[in-house]
Amino acid sequence: MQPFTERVIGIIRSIPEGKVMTYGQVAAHAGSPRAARQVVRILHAMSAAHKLPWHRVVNARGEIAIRDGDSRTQQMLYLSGEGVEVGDEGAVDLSRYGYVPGEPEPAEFF
DNA sequence: CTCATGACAATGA
DNA sequence: CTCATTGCCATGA
Repeated sequence: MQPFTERVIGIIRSIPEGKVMTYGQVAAHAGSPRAARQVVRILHAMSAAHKLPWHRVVNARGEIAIRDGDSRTQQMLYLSGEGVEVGDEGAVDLSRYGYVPGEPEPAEFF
């Protein structure tokens, strides 16, 4: 199987609850920092088959990438249900919920 | 090989 | 804000 797809799938599967990753990060960890589009494709194509938490994958700004459709609302609901604060525009705080593989949880902020 | 497709990213108007 | 453009790259026909 293509390392790319599997890699991406594995990475996405490893995203813990209450955390989100950007397409660029996933692509970078998969081996191609500029392959954010492929991440998108893979997600769309394999999310159902592989039960991927696609809702934990957002665009570079930490916002929901979907422009329109039920999926957008679903993603917001999923995230909020996992403890992620989602804004009205589907924006999350990457500095708080951004998942960085290998990095431990940051200490208390205050 | 080419061509088309993307739930993107960055930039510019 | 939206829209257009360009860059980017894997995947499938």
